[in-house]
Amino acid sequence: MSRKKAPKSVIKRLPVYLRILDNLIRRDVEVISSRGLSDETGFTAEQIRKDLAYFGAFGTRGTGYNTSYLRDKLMRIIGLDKKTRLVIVGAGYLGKALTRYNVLKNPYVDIVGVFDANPQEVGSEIEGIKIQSIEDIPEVLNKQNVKVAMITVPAEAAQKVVDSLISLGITAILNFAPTKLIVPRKVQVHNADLTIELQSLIYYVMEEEKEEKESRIQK
Amino acid sequence: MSRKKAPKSVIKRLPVYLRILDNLIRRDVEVISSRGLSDETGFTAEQIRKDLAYFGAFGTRGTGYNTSYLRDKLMRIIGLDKKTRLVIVGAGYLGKALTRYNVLKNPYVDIVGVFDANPQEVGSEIEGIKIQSIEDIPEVLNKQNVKVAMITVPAEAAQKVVDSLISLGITAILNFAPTKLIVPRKVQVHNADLTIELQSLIYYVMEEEKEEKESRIQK
DNA sequence: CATTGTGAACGGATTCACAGCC
DNA sequence: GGCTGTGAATCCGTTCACAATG
Repeated sequence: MSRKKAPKSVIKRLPVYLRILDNLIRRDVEVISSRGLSDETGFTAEQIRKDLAYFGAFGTRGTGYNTSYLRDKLMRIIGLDKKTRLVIVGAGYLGKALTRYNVLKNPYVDIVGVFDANPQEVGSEIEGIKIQSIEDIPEVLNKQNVKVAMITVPAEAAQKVVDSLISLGITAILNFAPTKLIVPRKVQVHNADLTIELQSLIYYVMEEEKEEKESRIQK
Repeated sequence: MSRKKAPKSVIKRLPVYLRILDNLIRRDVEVISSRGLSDETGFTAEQIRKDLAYFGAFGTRGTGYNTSYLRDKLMRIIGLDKKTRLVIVGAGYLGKALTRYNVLKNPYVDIVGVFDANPQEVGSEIEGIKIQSIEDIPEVLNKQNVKVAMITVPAEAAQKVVDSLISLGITAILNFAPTKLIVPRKVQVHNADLTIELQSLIYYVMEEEKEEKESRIQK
């Protein structure tokens, strides 16, 4: 029963399964096969079965997976059965977008603070949450046990902000600043670098155009 | 000389190299070794050499890589030597963040339109670009050849928007809506799903806490 | 002689194929 | 009979180790 630790690639797919299950449950679908999940996600059915098998045997042979049951299991596995407290540092458009999205659509997180260095922003509200000064971070983090932070400050400011957050007990960072953060081993950093996504997309567009041009020459 | 097609993982690293090179050039560093790039990026030196080798031999043995030369090569490889025209559909906070960032920091793209369905947003300006109605998309795309779109509309609206964009000639999509898009084979979709990033980060936080708890029990 | 470029070895993730079970 | 769960085979990307070279 005790299984090998699931690789990163598997963990990245779990939230996808969860979202599909949410949709299915909303549409009153009670059972789904791995093939059905394959159609919805684009991953192969075998892969889906393997992924789930890292954590247990959740299906019924001959039938498939009970959507509510599997959703419940996945919530526990990912750690969404309890609310995660987090702070957002940087209240530009991106910080505001993340605040708004999570308040409205993501009941599994609890935003305990949104911070910005710009005094003009401080005091204004976003979805009922007051933007506070960066200088107030220590006070807020000392009062509450918070492990997770989202960083949406400019690249130049990111490292300094992160050093301070880590000294205040943050151990997991979702970094939107386009820079490499230097952190102690025990701190998790996930980079969500939108420039990289865009540039790699552009690569494939250019490649396609090149191929088209070549095939035109051949004719 | 004709090499194997570079895998996706390699393409995702190219923009990282590019950013490091930009920084080095700004600091007047003229030569960097694969080891040096390794320190800056966190990837291994061998991997960096292998990655670059997919596209040619850009270094000098015994010395390293000339930063300007390599930057130039990478720009060409990724396709950033010409400006890429793109549209942004959805002018919520996220759409505005992307517009702003790309206008100010990304000289390789040319935003030819920002669109929103909300009449209250239409007409307002963001970094000098006027937000237009979604209904004006066909007119804009018929006038200019645009291949790339960023989608920052709500999940429910995304598929409809994308169908329309594809019929107007869009072939590459950076999708921020948390939903799977169904598109013809030839259309590239890159998903930049921020919920997935956050949830997989939460997984690792929970796992760490579990481990901590277990080790405490052992004592 | 430091550093690149690359074939060979390795390891991790995906796919295959089928046994196990409802 | 249909679908899950999983060992075995395969594929693909990373690391190793070293020959090539400025």
